[in-house]
Amino acid sequence: MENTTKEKILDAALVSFAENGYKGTNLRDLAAGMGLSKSALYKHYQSKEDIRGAVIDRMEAYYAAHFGSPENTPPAPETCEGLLAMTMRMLDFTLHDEKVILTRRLLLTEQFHDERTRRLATLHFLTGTKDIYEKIFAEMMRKGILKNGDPGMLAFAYTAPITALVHLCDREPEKEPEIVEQLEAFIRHFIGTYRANEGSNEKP
Amino acid sequence: MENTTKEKILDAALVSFAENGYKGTNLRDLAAGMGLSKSALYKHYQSKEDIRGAVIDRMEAYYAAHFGSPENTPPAPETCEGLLAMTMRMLDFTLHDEKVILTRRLLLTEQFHDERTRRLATLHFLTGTKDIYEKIFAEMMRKGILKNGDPGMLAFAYTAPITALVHLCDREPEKEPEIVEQLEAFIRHFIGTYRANEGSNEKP
DNA sequence: TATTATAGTGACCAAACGGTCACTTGTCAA
DNA sequence: TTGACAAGTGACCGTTTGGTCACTATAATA
Repeated sequence: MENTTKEKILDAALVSFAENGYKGTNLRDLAAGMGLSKSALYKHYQSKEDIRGAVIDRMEAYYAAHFGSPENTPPAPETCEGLLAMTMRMLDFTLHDEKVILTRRLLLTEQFHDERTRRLATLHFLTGTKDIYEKIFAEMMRKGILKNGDPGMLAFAYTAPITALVHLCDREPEKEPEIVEQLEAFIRHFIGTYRANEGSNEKP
Repeated sequence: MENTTKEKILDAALVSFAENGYKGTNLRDLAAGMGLSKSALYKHYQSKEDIRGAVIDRMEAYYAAHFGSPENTPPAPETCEGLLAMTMRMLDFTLHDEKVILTRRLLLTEQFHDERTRRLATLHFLTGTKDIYEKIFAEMMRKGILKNGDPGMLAFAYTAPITALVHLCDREPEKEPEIVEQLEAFIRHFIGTYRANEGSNEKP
């Protein structure tokens, strides 16, 4: 995107809202942190609430652009090992991209403040990820890679523990190495449980 | 516990911290809400920070008393249907006890503020529940009710999705009926996946 | 009864905060 | 050159906030 002052303010606001909370964010420090005076903020936004709204707008737009549309669903892996690799690749991004980390933190800590944040939190932490893997699992079942079953239930059973460990990593980043091991162990366990039997490669 | 003023202050503080956040909590309103003046608070606690500390103290003590000790682990059910019943009973409490709900909310929204809250959050949302079910599952495996396997991994795969739905219920309480259905459906799916085969009732 | 400790009050303080406003600077078009 | 406009500044304002203090009331103790 453009690197306008208006956009830079949102960047700084995301950081501050995530780290200090909305109430704990001080407009003077926020502006000073980017070499501006507090009054300058009011040339671009009408109020502190207005800034919060714009931050949420951008989060919504970002999510819609990257995960919201069906064509953004990654192609289903051809093997269970491919599923492991793909998930670990997505996790590597999710666990280290600063903007994504801050977004999660903001959604977690401010989810009870307004309706839009609440909805976004559910999307990020539950339904969004689940829907993506539901499509993938449905495809993998069709291809005979996974046992047949309810792909939605499977996706939920897969993504919820992963999301829990992502949250743990946000909370205790110093334990990342062990957590990543746990993530991989869980995925292997999952694959071991739901992988299709070798003898049933026929398709109807 | 005793119903002293000192204790009542903690009750009110838990509510306010959970609903408005620590920063968003106003000592005047907090005191007025219980028919006191703000100065009275300072007869019992030295500062706002001190009140937060006492609230966390009490949460730690409560958790330790109710879930922390091994003898508090509920007895392992004799059947898979018993597991479902037991879990739904615990969930019924967890989803409706006001103090527990507020505690979760406080831990969620304030988990990045201090180390103790962080640790308590991990305990509440991840390791604590997992450890309880790990023991239960180990026992159920020994009794031949569940397939043999890693009880820790199983407990994680069981509790993480349940916790995710509990969080969803906190966030969107109006959807409780559907969420409880989802909870039950997940548990049934879990049982269907890990229940021991009928033919292998022998014990070593 | 006199004393002392505890719980509570209301006025007060200094700091911090969101927000406003008159003013300056720089840029581009007429 | 001038005029208009957008971007930015610093002083200022009213309000809110955590915290303090002198004072009162009550009840138990000596």
